[in-house]
Amino acid sequence: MLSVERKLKIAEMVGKNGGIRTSELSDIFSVSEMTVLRDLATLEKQGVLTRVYGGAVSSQSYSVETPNIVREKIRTTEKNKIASLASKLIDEGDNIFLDGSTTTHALAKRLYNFKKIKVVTIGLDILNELKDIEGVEVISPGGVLDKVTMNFLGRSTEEFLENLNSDKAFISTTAISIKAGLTEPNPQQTFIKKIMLENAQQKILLADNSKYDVIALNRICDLSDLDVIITDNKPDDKYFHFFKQNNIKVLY
Amino acid sequence: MLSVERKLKIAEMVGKNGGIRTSELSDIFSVSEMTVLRDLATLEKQGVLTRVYGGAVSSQSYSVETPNIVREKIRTTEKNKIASLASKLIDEGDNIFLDGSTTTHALAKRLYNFKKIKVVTIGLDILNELKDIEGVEVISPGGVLDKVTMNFLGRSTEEFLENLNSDKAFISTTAISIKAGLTEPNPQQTFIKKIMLENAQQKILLADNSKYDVIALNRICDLSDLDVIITDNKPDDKYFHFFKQNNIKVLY
DNA sequence: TTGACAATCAACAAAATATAACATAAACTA
DNA sequence: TAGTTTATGTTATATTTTGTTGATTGTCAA
Repeated sequence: MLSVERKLKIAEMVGKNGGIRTSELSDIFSVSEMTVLRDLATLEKQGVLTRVYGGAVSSQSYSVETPNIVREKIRTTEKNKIASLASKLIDEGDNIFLDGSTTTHALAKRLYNFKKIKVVTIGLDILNELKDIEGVEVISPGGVLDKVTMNFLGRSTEEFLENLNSDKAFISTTAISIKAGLTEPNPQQTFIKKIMLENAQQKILLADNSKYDVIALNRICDLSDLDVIITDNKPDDKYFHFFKQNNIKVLY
Repeated sequence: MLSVERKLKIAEMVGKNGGIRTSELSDIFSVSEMTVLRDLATLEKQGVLTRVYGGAVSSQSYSVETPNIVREKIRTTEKNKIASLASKLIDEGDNIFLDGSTTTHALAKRLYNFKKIKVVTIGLDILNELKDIEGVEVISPGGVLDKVTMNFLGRSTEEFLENLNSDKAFISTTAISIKAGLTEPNPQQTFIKKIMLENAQQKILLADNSKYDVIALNRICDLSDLDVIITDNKPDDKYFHFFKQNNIKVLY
């Protein structure tokens, strides 16, 4: 990627998210932090953004809020770590499924450096994240908007997805258990995740450690059906061994 | 390959990609980097692209044009007047179609006082407008997001709409003429509007006075197919009489 | 307030890219 | 055919960008 392109994208990201960490940018664009710092300095001189300790915020939001609150905003979370690892699995030219969750939303934020990928997602927030990213073709299955999760759900959503195939499906879940597999409280969400997984070459689960040893009502699939699991920390031994046995790649 | 041919292709690639590296071009065309640099210098002189360290970017991507945001800001008073009139046609319990335009967006902003209506729309901006309105059930046909208009378009969008019926369709257009009827420059938009009109009990056109006596390539329908036309001012006599004759209600 | 930690900065080194000057080869012209 | 033009490649040098290191500074929690 050209350095001007990178700067442009940084400016876009800051404008959209309000603020971002230096470390995150370094990770997303695979350049050293020093380079990011230099980029930010240039952009600040141009008045595009305001630098703060740890990263940068958009010039507008800074004038209203105190620096402390802003810092809070840009703090990295487990989700960002998972999103970072997940983004490294995506190749140029890929066709990917994203279900609608805060974790996949974090992943969507890391798609700025791609030139040509297709993303199919049921999350309205994710659609909004992707709508201005040039290199991403955005496809929505549509459906009825669930105002609680801001996901499109329903029979027509499922039908749409049944007719699509993708290289990779990035799915999150609320409950993981060796016995019960992946489970979900909401049946409609379950259907969607199920279809996405079935129609993807590579089935990738995004789940932080709070999800282990929990069981919900509706079954999505067995753990052994997955190809990759991305977590924030090394999972419990029993899970780790199970994953190894079933030839599931674990990233953390 | 001829050198002019190569330059043409480089210009194309830059326009399509937004930007490209010198090294990449050298690789693609199997010429030395020096030759690429000379090509880029020529193309820059012609104003086709802008050279940057490491390659070149399209001259356009450097300019800060955002068509949708600009369009949003012109003729706002007319649009608001039309939206206000249109909102009075909606009844509690209705099921309505909204196409994706700045005028229908203005209408969407006026749906806060409804308790129970269903809205089907292809406009992402409209979806965002409606997502927090409690009394509105939001349905999206989905499809491929057109980043210029921020509308969902494509075959699947059409199929979705073909299977739906609504009480009222609110459609805008770029061109109105007695002879040519409603016309549109974009064929995909045309299909969508056509289907929305066909599947609605009441066909309502939203169009400010700038649209009259204009003809575009793709025909949506005849003027006589419409039930209601909402404008910002009383239309020209010839239109006014035509509407009366064809029993079309005119609001302004 | 201070110590621990992370982020920044400054200075330098390394890598990538651009430029200029010259050499070569092909295409064109008289 | 010889001479001229044009496009391209090569090399050496200059410039820009990026990475690395260690010193410095900012932040937070004890």
